[in-house]
Amino acid sequence: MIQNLSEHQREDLLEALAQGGQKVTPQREVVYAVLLAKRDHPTVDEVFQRARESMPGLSLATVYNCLETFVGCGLVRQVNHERESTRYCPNLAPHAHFRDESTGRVHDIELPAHVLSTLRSILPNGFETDSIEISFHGHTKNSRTHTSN
Amino acid sequence: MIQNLSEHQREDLLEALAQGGQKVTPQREVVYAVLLAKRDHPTVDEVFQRARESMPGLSLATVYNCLETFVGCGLVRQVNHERESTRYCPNLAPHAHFRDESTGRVHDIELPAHVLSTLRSILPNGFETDSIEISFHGHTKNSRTHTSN
DNA sequence: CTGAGGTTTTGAATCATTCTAAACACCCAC
DNA sequence: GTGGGTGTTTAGAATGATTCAAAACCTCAG
Repeated sequence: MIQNLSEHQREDLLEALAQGGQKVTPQREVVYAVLLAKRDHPTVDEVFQRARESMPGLSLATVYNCLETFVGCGLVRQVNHERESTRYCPNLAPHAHFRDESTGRVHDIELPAHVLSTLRSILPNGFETDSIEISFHGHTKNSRTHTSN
Repeated sequence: MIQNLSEHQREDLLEALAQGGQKVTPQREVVYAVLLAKRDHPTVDEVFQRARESMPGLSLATVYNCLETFVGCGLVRQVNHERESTRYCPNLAPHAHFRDESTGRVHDIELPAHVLSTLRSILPNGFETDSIEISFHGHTKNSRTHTSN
């Protein structure tokens, strides 16, 4: 079962939504709480399943709506991998994604500023970037398990 | 109308397919020729349309099959962008993609070796990469138009 | 209380992609 | 050349994620 949002988290949510002239609703709180509870890059459907545990009447379309809204106000980031269902993670520092082919799990990889600027430097003149996405594919050797966000 | 493959190109095709124990077929030739003719990262459907001009009976499923085969033998690369249709480009040097949000066009960005190694260096221990995908989103200032491959 | 506007719900619709089964085509052994 | 066997192509149905449409809901301003 999903915890409620902390004061602080509800603040973030409210503030972010307010910027786009949108409100906090019970559904949005639940969906946001689900994302914060387990940062394992869930698909829409996974979010839906988890959110339903605390709010049984919730509909799938609403989950799509909420997530889209969150993405719109920069609260959450979309992760697309090949042709699979879109996954979501609560936004934090800039990071790349590592997709483990064997487990299907997605790990976040911290992205130091110098790497970002190196990347930007390879763009020819006239190319203006809004965002850069980097994803690694491979597999993890079980050295230590790595936190997935 | 699509040109036939050059000697050299047919060679490449034959060799690549042979490795997977697969044959050159008229359909595969046409699809491959389409990819080489205009390196603008066409979708399956675009490939289908173009290929049909030289081979009217060609079916969409076959285009899917051919492209999948090519990807399987490393002749061609898939480019996924957000949730849009998959696009294809004939494989060459390692490169990143730049997606112009205003035109929807995809440009290839050359990827120097040092950038690749910088990227690999940010992976924690135990992460083994097979491939890295980098995509920029943004827009292009019309300095000079840039070739799209 | 009344209405306007954004939100949620349900179910239908869309779109890319995959699957299935039947028809083909080619090659090898006889 | 004839009959299989194997891999390929075809057409159309099926799937799955996502989006759309319309009705029901809520909430807040007047």
